[in-house]
Amino acid sequence: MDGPRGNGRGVTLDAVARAAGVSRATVSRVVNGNPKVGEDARRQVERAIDRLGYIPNLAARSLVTRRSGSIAVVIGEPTGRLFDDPFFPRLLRGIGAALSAHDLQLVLLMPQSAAEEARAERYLAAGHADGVLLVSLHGNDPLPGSLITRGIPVVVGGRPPEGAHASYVDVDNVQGARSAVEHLARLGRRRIATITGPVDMSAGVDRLAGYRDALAAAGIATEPALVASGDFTQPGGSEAMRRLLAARPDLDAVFAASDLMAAGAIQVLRAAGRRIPDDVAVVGYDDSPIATSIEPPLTSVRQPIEEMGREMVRLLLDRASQPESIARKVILATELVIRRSSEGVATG
Amino acid sequence: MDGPRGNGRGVTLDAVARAAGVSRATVSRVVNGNPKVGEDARRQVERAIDRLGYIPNLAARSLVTRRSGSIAVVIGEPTGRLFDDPFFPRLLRGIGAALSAHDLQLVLLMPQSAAEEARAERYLAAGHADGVLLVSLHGNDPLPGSLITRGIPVVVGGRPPEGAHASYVDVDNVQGARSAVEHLARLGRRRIATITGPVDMSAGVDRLAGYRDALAAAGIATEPALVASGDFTQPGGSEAMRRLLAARPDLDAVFAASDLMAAGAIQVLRAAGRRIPDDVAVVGYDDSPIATSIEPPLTSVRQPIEEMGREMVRLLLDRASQPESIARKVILATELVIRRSSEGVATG
DNA sequence: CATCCATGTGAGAGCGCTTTCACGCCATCG
DNA sequence: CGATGGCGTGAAAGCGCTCTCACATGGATG
Repeated sequence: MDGPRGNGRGVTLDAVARAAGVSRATVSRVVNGNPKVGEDARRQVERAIDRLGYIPNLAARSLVTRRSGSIAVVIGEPTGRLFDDPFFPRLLRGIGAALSAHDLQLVLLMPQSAAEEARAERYLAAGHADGVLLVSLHGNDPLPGSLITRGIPVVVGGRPPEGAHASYVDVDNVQGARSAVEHLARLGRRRIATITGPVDMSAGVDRLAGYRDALAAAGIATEPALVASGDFTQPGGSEAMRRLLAARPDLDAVFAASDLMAAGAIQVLRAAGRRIPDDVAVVGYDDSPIATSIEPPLTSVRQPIEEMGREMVRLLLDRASQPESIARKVILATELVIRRSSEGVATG
Repeated sequence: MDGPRGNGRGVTLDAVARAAGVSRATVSRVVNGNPKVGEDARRQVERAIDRLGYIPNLAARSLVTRRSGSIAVVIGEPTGRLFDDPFFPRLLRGIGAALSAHDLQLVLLMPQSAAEEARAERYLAAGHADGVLLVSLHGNDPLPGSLITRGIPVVVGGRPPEGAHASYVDVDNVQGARSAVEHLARLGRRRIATITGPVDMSAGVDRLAGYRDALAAAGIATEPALVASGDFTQPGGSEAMRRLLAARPDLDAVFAASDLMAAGAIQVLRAAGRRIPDDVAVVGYDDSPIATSIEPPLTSVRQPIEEMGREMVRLLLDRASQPESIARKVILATELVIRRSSEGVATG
């Protein structure tokens, strides 16, 4: 019982063919699961493959099939957020799992300068990946458009720049924010403030829209003094909270567009002597590990990040069976996870 | 429908050669920076390349050079620590930057089952990557050994399993833990507990060793009741803290081998009515974003993660110029970041 | 003036694989 | 009994590139 030994180095299709007493063509058919191979031949070949420890040379295959067997994931300029919470690893895990199921490799590109971005584009333009997954684009990134023009399959994670006619997968930020604020309203809170994300990111804009929707639905007037903008970071959240408290000391709830900002807000609220949730209820966004690490544990909007990765892959691969000019989009729902920061204690 | 297959497609070395009025060999030399090309020819070729937008076909090149131009990063452990803090993105960023400087691609493998692991090993064994970076191995992972035996360059992040004669880059976990515990001892704490990581991971083992070193150096006897094992996760930290409190209600400090576990421990300490740092000082490890999000902000050991990634690449590529049988190691120093969870308030 | 070398260039042989295409075989049919 | 056609198989033509040779210069050397 040697088992499959050897490194595949030196063991070629030809060697297998000789060992099995058949032609290269037949071995190739067996390896690729072509059904038109006789019982006997197939068995012989399989045995030879096992014995020799044959592993196909992907470069050679790629050369003739014109497919690389790999999908590129491009992480645009790494904004703080992307590297400060587990969004990125989770997304990669979702993507990785889905690709793995299709026997595709994941090539990761993280261009961190204009030069590197140009290099990445050349790489992709050359067709070195069978498809591209784009994450975290900055506003007017030309990459998706340029790749699509070249006929390379592209799926964007998050809403793509205006005008880029690309398929994408996004989380329903409006609905997520709405559910958070509706929850606060249901608790009887009336002076509900929000700390928004950057207004040049779709996630920031959409979450603010959801906040407004929910207030409108609850018959509560929106009020500029209850809206402060942040930048998704913790210091930003603290800063915004200070402004809110100064403007409306009587606020009774805060919806922060990220957990980090919620954490910053809570520190400020505490320092100002507010009890949470008794005086002020707080809800965050992302359901990151921080949500359960802080005191009190934070109610937050959970996003199906891994599923987002999987959907991106599905969309990309489905393209094969779709008229390719049609851009498709998938919007994933969120889930509100209720914890102590907004529990019970109706104020009425 | 017609599928404009790829892009630089159709533009081959041969096309460039014809356009420039030279042979394929000359074009190849120009592309690869071979100095033995005349001024004229070089200029002609460069112009033709520009005009036609030629991009080399990597598969074809790979087929003959027997190098893939890519480095694989294998992330063993899919769960817990690695995906719950930004360790992983930061490491990837360091690795990515270093590879990019060498014109190498990053192929990411995240096997999440035995089957996927086998697939990954086959992939690597087939020589589809020019080198392998292994991260987050568990104690008895056979992968490094198996790859080394096959002659594939390997560098491990973190200490490799015993017996695996592999080069590696590690953060000085012993020193990091020691500095944390020395700090606690200097505060006058005497009943210093620790919550360890998994004992089958070198980071877990080494941090425990550092804890013991520091106690010994401070002339404090170690005590089994003050050691509880965790799994790097927050619930694990809470659980361990409960056991510690049950065994030694009078402990006055805790060193947790991860920030997440420290966060879990703090919740339990609080629930048990302990003030931090007055009654119990707490120190974590990783200096993750959580450290500044929790109350009180957590003293923690900061690791140079991106540098670790860069060093791993350097070691891997250096191998070319080194006798390959010599395994090398690089140990990076840590830094203790002191925050309120262990400040002032000397007790002893 | 023959000989040498250095230097730039081209012809051509593959790298390992997939994929026509043609062929031989046998069962089936007119 | 020859024609028909399905089926498994092999021969061979590349995919685009690198790299070893051999060759053609033209100056320097004996």
